[in-house]
Amino acid sequence: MTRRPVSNPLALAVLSCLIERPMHPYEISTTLRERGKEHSIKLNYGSLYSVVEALQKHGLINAQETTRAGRRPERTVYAITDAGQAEFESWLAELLSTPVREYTSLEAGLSLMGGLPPGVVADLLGTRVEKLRAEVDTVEAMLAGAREQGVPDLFLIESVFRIRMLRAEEEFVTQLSRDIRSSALPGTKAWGRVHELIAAGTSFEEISADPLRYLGEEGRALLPPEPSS
Amino acid sequence: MTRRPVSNPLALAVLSCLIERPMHPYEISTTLRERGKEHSIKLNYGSLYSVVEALQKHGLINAQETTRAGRRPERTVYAITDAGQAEFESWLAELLSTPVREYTSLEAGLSLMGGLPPGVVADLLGTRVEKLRAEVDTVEAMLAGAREQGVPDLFLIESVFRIRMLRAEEEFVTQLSRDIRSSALPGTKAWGRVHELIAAGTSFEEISADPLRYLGEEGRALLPPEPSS
DNA sequence: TGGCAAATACTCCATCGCGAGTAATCGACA
DNA sequence: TGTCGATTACTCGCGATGGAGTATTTGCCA
Repeated sequence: MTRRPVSNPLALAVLSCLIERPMHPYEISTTLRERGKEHSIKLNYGSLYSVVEALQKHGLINAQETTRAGRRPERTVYAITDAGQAEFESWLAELLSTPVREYTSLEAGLSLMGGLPPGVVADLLGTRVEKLRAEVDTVEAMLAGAREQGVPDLFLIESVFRIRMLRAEEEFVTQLSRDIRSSALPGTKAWGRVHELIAAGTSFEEISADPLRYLGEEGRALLPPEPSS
Repeated sequence: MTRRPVSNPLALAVLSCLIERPMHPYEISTTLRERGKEHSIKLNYGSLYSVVEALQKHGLINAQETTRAGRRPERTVYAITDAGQAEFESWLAELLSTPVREYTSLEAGLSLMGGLPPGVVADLLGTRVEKLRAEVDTVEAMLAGAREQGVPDLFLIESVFRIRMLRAEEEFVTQLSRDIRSSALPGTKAWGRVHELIAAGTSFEEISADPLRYLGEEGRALLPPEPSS
């Protein structure tokens, strides 16, 4: 089980709205959008309505009234319960205090990058750097706009954080791309040679059967790990 | 649609194994574990088998033979197809070249931190810093161990990246915690006052109905956004 | 040689997440 | 007065996800 009765962070955002006052789901969604929360918490209708239902099932919110204007679909207004308030506080505290392991797509890519030739990888990483810069610019523009409107940093802190992390990634990727191109990254020479051999028709299985022959000393890393003495 | 015929990054790892030689699913899982890929790509059996099935359905891999030793469950050996090889290369290229927006739990927490009083948040962030440091130490120990075994950085790069990102987060959180405690973060004063009022029994709805009265000039940020001239 | 833990090799299924689809209403312009 | 796009307010269903469960075999130690 996933620790929290409702695990989607959107549920936390829902609770945060209902702490202010009772609302119906659609109003919650527009409120979150207005405040820019959807940039830090994924929001889509499918999840919203199922999350609201789950919150109700667990007694964290209560349906108050269902009204209808004309023959539109009815709007059910929900209010937070004491249990919901407690869940909000303890969940938020956990989010802030406890890092969770998140698997990013770049980590996945890096861990398998040996599957493409070094020159190609260096180029791809170069492209990534450009896109990261563009993204930073976008977020910074947003941030500047909001500050100009008088929004205090308290409500913008997640964007400040986002920019910091994008910058850190950009620096790392820039450096890595350089290190691959210059072969400063240990292992790059053998990596390049493997791909040359493959391009020339040698199969991967042949190379890994006798890496020392094909790659010299650098090929030793492909051998089964030495038994620790 | 999710762009790729099979969207789970585990599928990419599966393809990377089958490029080396045909394997059965369980062997894929042990291979990935041995190489430490499970630290950068989430691996569990449920996903593994459904991903393998999906890859086969889309013609990216082929079942070769199903053997059985004794009366154990049968092992189906899969081989990669040309389409699978192509998918591997194009997917990996995309992962490396194109940042995707990933919603982290800290971003969610930061965007809602106003829901807890500033002092509490500063403490929680302090706790987080300690845990981040412990995590960095763990990953660094792993890294040092692997390097000693002669594994070149090429195969460890995702851990180097991970450490960099953890460090960047640690720096940000350290600074933020300090800025909250010192009220250097714009908005902190009003934030604290709101929570004092709530603790004293004032409802949130009263405060947001007339923020200027309760919070002075700083309360202006709670008013509906001024119409842009 | 008896027994027990670890490794092998999956299977099952309840829950979740997602985005496309729907259907009514409102505003505004011509 | 007609209509066309935007907004309001949800519904539906399929596929992914994850982790507990199962059943066999092997290794090992007493």
